[in-house]
Amino acid sequence: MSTLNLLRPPNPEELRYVADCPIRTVLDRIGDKWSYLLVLHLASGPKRFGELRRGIEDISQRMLTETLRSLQRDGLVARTVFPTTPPAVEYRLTPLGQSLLEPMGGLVAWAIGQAEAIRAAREAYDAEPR
Amino acid sequence: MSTLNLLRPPNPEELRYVADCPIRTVLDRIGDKWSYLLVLHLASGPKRFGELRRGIEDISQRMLTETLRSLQRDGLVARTVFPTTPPAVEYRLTPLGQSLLEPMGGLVAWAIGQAEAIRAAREAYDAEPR
DNA sequence: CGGGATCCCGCGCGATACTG
DNA sequence: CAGTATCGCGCGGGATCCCG
Repeated sequence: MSTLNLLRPPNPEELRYVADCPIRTVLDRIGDKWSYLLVLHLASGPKRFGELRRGIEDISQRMLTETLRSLQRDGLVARTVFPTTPPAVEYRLTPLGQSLLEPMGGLVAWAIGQAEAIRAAREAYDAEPR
Repeated sequence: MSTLNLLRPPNPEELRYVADCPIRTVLDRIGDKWSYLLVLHLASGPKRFGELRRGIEDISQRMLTETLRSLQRDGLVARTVFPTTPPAVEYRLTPLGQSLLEPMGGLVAWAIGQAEAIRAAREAYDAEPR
């Protein structure tokens, strides 16, 4: 079983898989390259497409729209179109999306706290003769 | 910038990246296909190679050794060889590895609690005409 | 038993060009 | 401004065979 394509409904086998494994669900959701970064950028308030594009710098336009779509599909992000000319589109975290910030924060804290330990472990491992 | 290859030291650009972004570090660490599953299996105590292989079922042997290696490199897993014949090798979580279980638990709890909301959001999204 | 070495395929993702 | 469409590649990872 591979990770899931977030842009289409899962087939029966994938369904069992997701039902059986909530961790896989969340990793499929934020374990990809850009989702967590988008969620984090949206944590500080609603943003427009171009703002996100400039704020994240090296994200391609294609991945930005695609990731936003999948977050929207999962109900983590809401998309609002203002029919001005030129059109303005705003993205904001839904309450569900905001609820993800707390457990994510736990991981971030762990990462910050243990970063040096991990770095040291890697250095030691790489220094060993093998 | 792509995600990191966990089996070799990062180049200078990657170093800055990792230093700047602890979340990317942790996602590179457990966001791959098998790491979190291995950590979870090892949470219940030390296991031998074959035990893990059978316990996880559809992991390939190649990915099992490779993932264990990278976890070992990061100091999350300790590998002990018993020079019997045939040799026995035991893997166990280090204290650092165990410390990851708590923040991971937060994400798992979120996933379990919000699974239905996400499922419903996807269904609604897929039902919309577009 | 616990791996290593190779081969190879799919897809995640970047680059580029075009549109309402 | 906020996308869509198409092409192409790198690499994650499965399958298979071999080894001490």
